[in-house]
Amino acid sequence: MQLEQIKYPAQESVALTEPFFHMAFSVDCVIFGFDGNELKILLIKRGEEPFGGYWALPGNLIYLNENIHDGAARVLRELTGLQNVYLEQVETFGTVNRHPLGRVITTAYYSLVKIADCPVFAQSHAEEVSWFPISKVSDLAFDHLEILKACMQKLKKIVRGRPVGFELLPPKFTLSELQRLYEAILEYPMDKRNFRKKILSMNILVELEQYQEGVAHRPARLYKFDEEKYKRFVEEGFSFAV
Amino acid sequence: MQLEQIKYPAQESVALTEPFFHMAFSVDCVIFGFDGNELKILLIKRGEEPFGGYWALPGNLIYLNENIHDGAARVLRELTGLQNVYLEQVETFGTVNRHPLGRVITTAYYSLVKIADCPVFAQSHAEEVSWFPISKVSDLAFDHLEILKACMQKLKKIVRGRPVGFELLPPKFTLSELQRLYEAILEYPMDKRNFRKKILSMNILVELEQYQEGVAHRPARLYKFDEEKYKRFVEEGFSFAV
DNA sequence: TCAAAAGTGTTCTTATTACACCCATGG
DNA sequence: CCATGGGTGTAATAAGAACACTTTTGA
Repeated sequence: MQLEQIKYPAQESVALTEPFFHMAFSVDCVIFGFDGNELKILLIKRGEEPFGGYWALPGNLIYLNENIHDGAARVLRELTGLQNVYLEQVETFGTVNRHPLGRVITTAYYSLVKIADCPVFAQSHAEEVSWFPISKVSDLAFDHLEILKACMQKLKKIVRGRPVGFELLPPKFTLSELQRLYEAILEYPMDKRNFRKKILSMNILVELEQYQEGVAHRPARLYKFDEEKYKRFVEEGFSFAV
Repeated sequence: MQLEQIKYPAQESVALTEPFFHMAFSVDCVIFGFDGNELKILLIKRGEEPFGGYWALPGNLIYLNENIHDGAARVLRELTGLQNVYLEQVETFGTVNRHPLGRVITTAYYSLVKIADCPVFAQSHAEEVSWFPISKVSDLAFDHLEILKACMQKLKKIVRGRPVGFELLPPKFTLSELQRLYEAILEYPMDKRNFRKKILSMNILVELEQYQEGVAHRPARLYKFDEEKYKRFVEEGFSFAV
């Protein structure tokens, strides 16, 4: 193997085997939102080749001198305007031919956001940005459909291990909205009484003295999350320790 | 941004932004074993700079024309002689300065193996290969200690969601050995009766008409795994669906 | 006969499931 | 007055946790 010195930002020089150094690294962001009924996903329409005109996950190559996690946040911001979202790594996809132009390995990140609070706008190589119901997403650029599916599996796992909703619902919501969110994520119906019993027993909800208005049925009581307790729950997960 | 054509194996040509293409990608393997008492980890002593003489996870750069999963299997084989192990991806580590010679992003894989069945021998840039009790591992090359910790967390999660043991124990084992394995992974003691009740209720064990020999106490009955049922359990995990 | 680990059941508590009717509102 | 979704409790079952003594062997 042949060694060579190459110029490298942030470090003086490197002596690494040249043939390894013709690859790129990207991140792709799977941003889930909820509109009160359906689970949605944020996609961009690509304005560049390859896959120009295709819908895709917001993603791009990262810089040599940025951490991949920071890169994910930057790429998401540059393409969609979304910022200050909590991104969590899911999985790295590295089959040889996943990118038609060269060897590009990508790491998927996911996040949950409130659609209403997150105005998005297309920038950079994104020609459009839009929310799509996950049930209607079928064709995506690259291997992005596979990535999306992996992230949905991850989301399903997460929702079983800790409460979800703070990131996806408006500040005040009804228990039925929360239940619809769980049903949208887990893709099966739940019993109303059992769901309420369980979610209330977690002690992460605060009952408000406010009700829905203008609905053609008995108005539902509004709740909010007890932010402190919610966060503790998320951090610790359900404790399985003895 | 400046575009250029670079030579690329397996594809004709690429037009990708040059500054992105000075990085490398590696894999690191976290191989867990069990000796009947302690959880152990397979390490190599590096024979090359950087971190020459340090103990490290078996890891190396991957080739441009190999899938990362295949790369993990190859690297593990080349360094330690271990092959045909089931590798599962855990997490990708991509802070800028994690490798002193340049930008190297790495993906960690883990596996579980029977130490006795897996003769290992140092090759390539591994000067030595050896099993270490996880409790005694403290200094490792690069950020490998962080990677090891992440994989241990993953292993703890896994053991709560599906049975573990087939990959780590000899073909015939006692229930106490199995319990010691669980305790070694989860790092807390378990009640003998409750453990037995639970593991037997999974129906993945076959009671043998054989007993321990030559022990200075009442000899324990031997069990083996019902391979079919075990595999089904692993694949499906614990089903939480309604 | 002693030390060491094997083996074994019951009780209590908690979590999970299944299930049906009345209530408040807008149209 | 009707359609719509809101709101409520109980009983049965299953899972999890706590807990102590007898058995078998080799030394």
